[in-house]
Amino acid sequence: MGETDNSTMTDGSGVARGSGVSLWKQIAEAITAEIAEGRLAPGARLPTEAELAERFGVNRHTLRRALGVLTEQGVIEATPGRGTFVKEVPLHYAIGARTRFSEIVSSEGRAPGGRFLSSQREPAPRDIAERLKIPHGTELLRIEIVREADGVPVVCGTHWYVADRCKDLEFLVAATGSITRALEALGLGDYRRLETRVTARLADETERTLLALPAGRVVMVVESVNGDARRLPIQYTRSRFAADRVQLIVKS
Amino acid sequence: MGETDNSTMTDGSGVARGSGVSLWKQIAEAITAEIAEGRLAPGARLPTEAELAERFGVNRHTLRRALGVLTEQGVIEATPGRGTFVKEVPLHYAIGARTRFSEIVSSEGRAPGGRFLSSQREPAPRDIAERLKIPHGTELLRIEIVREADGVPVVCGTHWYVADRCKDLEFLVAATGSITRALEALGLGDYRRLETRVTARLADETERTLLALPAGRVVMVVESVNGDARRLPIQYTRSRFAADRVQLIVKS
DNA sequence: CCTATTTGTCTATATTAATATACAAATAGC
DNA sequence: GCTATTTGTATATTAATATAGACAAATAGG
Repeated sequence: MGETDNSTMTDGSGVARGSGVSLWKQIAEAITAEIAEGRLAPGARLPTEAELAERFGVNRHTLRRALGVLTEQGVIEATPGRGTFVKEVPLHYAIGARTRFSEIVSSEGRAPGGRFLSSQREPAPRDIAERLKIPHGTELLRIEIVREADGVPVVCGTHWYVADRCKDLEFLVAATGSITRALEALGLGDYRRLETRVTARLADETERTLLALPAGRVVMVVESVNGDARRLPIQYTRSRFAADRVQLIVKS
Repeated sequence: MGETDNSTMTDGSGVARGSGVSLWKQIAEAITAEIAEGRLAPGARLPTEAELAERFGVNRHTLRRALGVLTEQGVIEATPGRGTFVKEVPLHYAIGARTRFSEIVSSEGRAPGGRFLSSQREPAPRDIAERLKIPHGTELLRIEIVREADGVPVVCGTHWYVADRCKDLEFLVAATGSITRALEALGLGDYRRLETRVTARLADETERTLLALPAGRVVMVVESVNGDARRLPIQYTRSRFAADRVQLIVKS
């Protein structure tokens, strides 16, 4: 009785003090709502922290805590000197019989890219030989690769090719700059995915470097077997997708 | 990064610490939910504060703040030595041509009651005479009354009767204990409401005493004119309803 | 290279939320 | 009337929120 009830007062900035909900939480929810409503588009730059703090009528530290929550959630991303940006929506990566990275990225209106890290020949280890239905120890061509969308690394992977089923692949890949086109040159244009397995775990040191991930982020590990038109296994892939940049879609 | 995320942890008691929502608010909402779901019926007694504090895993003061919010909202009511109780749902008081307090209370499954405070004769003041369509100064019988539902005072009111239209009313009321029955004895059984006016304000000292209201509570002031079967005004009433115990319903 | 802008980090302080004890006051039951 | 129970109130302490100011570090733009 007689207490001032300010539980629903918002002083025009949308945040209510003494409401039982902390300011940083209210601000984080407000910004999330703006993004959800489309008033802040993916890739858009947020006002500076100083501006936002003034708009919400709080101290910059309080505002930063709100941004910290959103950063943890992977909703926004900040870089010193540049500003804070709404993260691009995750890539929708549909897994089907004909799954081509560059096609998927293009169809989402983003620029596919990537780089080759290494290629070498090695005998097939037990588990991979099993998947490729070849004898243990058969010579494989191993390629390490990172792929990007709009310059953002999305997935790093290791590809093992059955060497005598695709001769000179490494040179063709280097020449064409594309696995798809290299395989086309070998008459394996319509290779198809035969099997896919998905799991997920914390990114390790190497993956964090390749994918430019902060510590504690998750990768989805996708193993796939690809074959030629006659369903003869040609390639085994173990890819690690940055989980907060990709959504795998499996239609069934 | 690397921070312990306990934002959704609830340690089994339903309250999350460090979630950005204060414990008292979470507890208040939890109890409100229990009442809404019917797991705590109107009139039911809550566990003691000590028990609730233990159940939610908080200090008694924290719990009391939650109960304080609910008390402010008029959802619960506490009395020292007895306990804390879910408030009875407000009486739904339908205002129509045939409005009888006892009938309304009974139909809500509650026990009607009340007591007479005083009765005296006095000349009609200007405003009341106008409403009753009688000459200024006509003799009126004035009755002060308090009515209850399940022993809880709901309304206090002053009734003015046109004295020569209902002789010996005060004796009949005292004899029968009911205005309705007294009027029936006078052949005015089917008196009807002719007009109703509603306003509201803070309860004054007298009303707080009569209705057992804490300071700061609101009363609805209902003025009505009742007449006999031929719509001849018999009675003018000025009632003050405890706003948090009654909901007036006007169908139209 | 230099400068302005912007995010990142640090330290200090005030305010609010939550805890810990203790005891008063009202009620119910004997 | 006495006692146990339960709500009400007071004081002190600790933890979490929020504010204030200062400065480092990265970026962009000339």
